[in-house]
Amino acid sequence: MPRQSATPSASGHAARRRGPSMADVAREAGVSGQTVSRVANGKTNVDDATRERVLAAMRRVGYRPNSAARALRNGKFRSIGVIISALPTFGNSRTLDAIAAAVVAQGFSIILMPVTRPTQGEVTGAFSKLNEQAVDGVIILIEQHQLDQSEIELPHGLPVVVIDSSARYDYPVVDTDQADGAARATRHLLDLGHETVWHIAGPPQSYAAERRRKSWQATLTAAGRAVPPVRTGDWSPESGYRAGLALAADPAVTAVFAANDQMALGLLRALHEAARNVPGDVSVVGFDDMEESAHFWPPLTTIRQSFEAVGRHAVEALLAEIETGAEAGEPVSVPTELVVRSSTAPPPA
Amino acid sequence: MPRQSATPSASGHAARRRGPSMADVAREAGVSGQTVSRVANGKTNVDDATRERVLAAMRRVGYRPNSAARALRNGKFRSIGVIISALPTFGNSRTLDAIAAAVVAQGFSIILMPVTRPTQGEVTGAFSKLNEQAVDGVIILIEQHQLDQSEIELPHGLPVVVIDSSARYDYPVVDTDQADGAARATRHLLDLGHETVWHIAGPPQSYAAERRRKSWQATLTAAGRAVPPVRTGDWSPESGYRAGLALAADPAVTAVFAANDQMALGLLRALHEAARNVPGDVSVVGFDDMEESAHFWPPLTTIRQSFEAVGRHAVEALLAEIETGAEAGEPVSVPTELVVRSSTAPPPA
DNA sequence: CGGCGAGATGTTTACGTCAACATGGACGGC
DNA sequence: GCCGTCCATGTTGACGTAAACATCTCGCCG
Repeated sequence: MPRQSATPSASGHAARRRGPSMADVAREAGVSGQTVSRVANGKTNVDDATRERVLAAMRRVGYRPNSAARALRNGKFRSIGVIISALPTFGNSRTLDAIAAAVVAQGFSIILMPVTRPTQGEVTGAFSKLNEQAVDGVIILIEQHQLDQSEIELPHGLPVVVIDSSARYDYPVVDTDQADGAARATRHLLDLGHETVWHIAGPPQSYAAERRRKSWQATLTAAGRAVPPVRTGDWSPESGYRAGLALAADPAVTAVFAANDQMALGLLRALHEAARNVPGDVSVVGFDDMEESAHFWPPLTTIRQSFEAVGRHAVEALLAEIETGAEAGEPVSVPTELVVRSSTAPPPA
Repeated sequence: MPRQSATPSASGHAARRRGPSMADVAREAGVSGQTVSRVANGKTNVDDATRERVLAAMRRVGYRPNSAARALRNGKFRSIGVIISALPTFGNSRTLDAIAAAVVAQGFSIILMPVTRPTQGEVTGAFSKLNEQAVDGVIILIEQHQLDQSEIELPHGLPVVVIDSSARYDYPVVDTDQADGAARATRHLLDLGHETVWHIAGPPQSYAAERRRKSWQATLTAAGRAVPPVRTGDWSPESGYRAGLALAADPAVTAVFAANDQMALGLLRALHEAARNVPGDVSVVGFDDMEESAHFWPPLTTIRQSFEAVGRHAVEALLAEIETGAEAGEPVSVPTELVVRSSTAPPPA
């Protein structure tokens, strides 16, 4: 009646013995498997003495519940998937961290699905690897979209929340309030007395970049100021540097709002190389507030966004959707904050 | 004979209907479940016509294999766990990305286990959540160790790879060649003619930081130079700045090796504030080569490490261990590269 | 032209867990 | 003292898959 050869070597070279199961614990404790199950799940209707005996047996044989069997049994996995592109990016890694923390705090685990390029094909591929498969819900964290009119299309039936500003999904959406942040940045510069504000935008495929650009433009227009031509970067310091070279050569430029801190860094370098003083000649505002920004030269005035809050809200929304099955509603918008450091000042007299 | 009520609403409010199973496909295609299984697993001994019929049926009913059932059946999960602390950190997020890419390329998926603090308790907790549970192996990516003599102790029986330099584990280990990198940095400065090199070290709980510090010291000693007192930071730009304040005030300091780029950034700021010219008065070398470093002011000379290679090797080693069951041997050491930019020059005359 | 092997397909069963139902003893009310 | 109840515990079966074994149909060779 041995369920399996007791000698591990009998079955071949690489066969790892399976861990002890409830049946093993049950035998050890002299109870039925069901009682072990009850103890493992903290049910109340078990005699204290029995519970103790079972717990001791578990410890003795080194029992760990088998999550696959559990998932099969209950049809739930207690885990959520995250589809992410550009993971090492400052914002994404921060957000992912927040998501992960929130998820494990709820006793769920998280399955990571990186995609190299955010195309329809890659994303749906990643999604279907997750779908109905190993996951109770998924969070999509993709910075840039390949957004022809055919928006990324996902099979329904699995709870999804998207971290993005676009309301074009029929999924719940969570994001930083991009427009609010860009407006703060622009107004700050205007308030200092600058005639107008130049802009280094992020890539147009990014909703976040577009939101910031539009809000910068709207703020300028609302204040009755001229809207200078936009320089477009790709978030990288390098692209900020290249845009900065042109800006630095133009004496009319006294204030620049860069769509993220990295591009602001590149801009700062270009300004230094052109011997344009910051903030004496040119004021610079970034967006993100990376840890480094406080130590740029000069320390960067920027818009702080709370990736932590974004991640937390996304998990909250997803878990609620999983719980209730309700495709919950209102997009969540996380506010930003202006942090003033040394890269902004009134324009030169 | 209905296996389940056909009306989804019958069983309650939030009950998500389970996806179609092999049995459903089998019925649809008019074959046995086993044949569906064979098709799903790409076995060859299926008639072409039958295979087509089954594939069509799968498409029609929207079949997706159930990974829980598979895992239960085969005792394998085709997924690996990553225990990680300080995920948003530059190096860690890069490494994680590389790991994730390598893992999915092998058709595995990855389960993320963040720990907030790298204590024995937290790590073993994370480990046991993973252990025998949902994962075929685990990669441990923890920057700082709480290293009293009781090294972090893991139950055996699950393949593990540690990303770290310390050989004190009885697990395979992969890491950047810290010593080599620090030696390159130090020698570069010496070669430029500096009398000696000062050092801003990372936190002593970090093996990487210790390795770099020791190697810096050894290089100096080997060259017969004085070893200046070490300043200790915690990797953050802020700590680099604070250490830099002291260094900037000391006219004897002409060359500094900072244990990472972020601290180098803080140092740069302190030097600017003290009006010490870089590289005219003081040369600075960092470690990591973050994307930003090329755009610091001045652009930073630094040691590039390949997080990508580290991640790839770690996955390789782990997968091999899973395959063969062999607790594979040799630690892997990934070489570094000196990248010279504008923050280093010969000492002032 | 009978038999034999190869390849396609079907049937049974076990993986570990837990809901649902079954059992059996203790206790209280009348 | 009889019966109804409640509680601890046991038994059965199903979740979806795939290995092992069984069967059935050919085609080919002697």
